[in-house]
Amino acid sequence: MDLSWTDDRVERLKTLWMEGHSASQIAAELGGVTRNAVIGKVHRLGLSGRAKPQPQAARPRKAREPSHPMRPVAPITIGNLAVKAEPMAEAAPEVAPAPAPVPEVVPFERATILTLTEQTCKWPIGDPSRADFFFCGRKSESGVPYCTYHCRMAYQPAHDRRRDRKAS
DNA sequence: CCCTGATTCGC
DNA sequence: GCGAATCAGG
Repeated sequence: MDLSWTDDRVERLKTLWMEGHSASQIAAELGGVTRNAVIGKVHRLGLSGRAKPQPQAARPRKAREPSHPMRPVAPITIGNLAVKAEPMAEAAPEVAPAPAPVPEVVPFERATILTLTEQTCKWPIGDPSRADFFFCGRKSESGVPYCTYHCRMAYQPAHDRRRDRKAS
């Protein structure tokens, strides 16, 4: 296989680069080259200045106000899915309060700070310091900061977890 | 420590 | 022309 800079590969490089993919992403995509190779080529091609993600119009909304009522633990996530968390042992009181219309699994919408609105769930997913951070983004009641699923997590009675004594 | 792109320079 | 090594930054 020809892993040199054939016209074809150069074309893909140009395209991907202009689309805003990172050098390492492109390198992985093309295969057989390192990100350094990609960057080097990019420069030699003279297309160093890439497409900026947009000057970006003003944020749709202030989108910031979360600050959870009580810092919950990070939700369990698998790829793009939210997996229903364990129903929390048997803290269950008498009355069965849970019609629990929450689906077992619902895809995130991967909202960014720019796409959050009054009606999107602002539950943070991932490490905010990382580029792949995003917000849940599922539909929420207007004015309610989280989707149904995350509301349950956010407004839980702070885990009254008393560690059970060692099982005899 | 993870990642980014930019630059250098021997090949 | 190529790209590893390095640099500078987030």
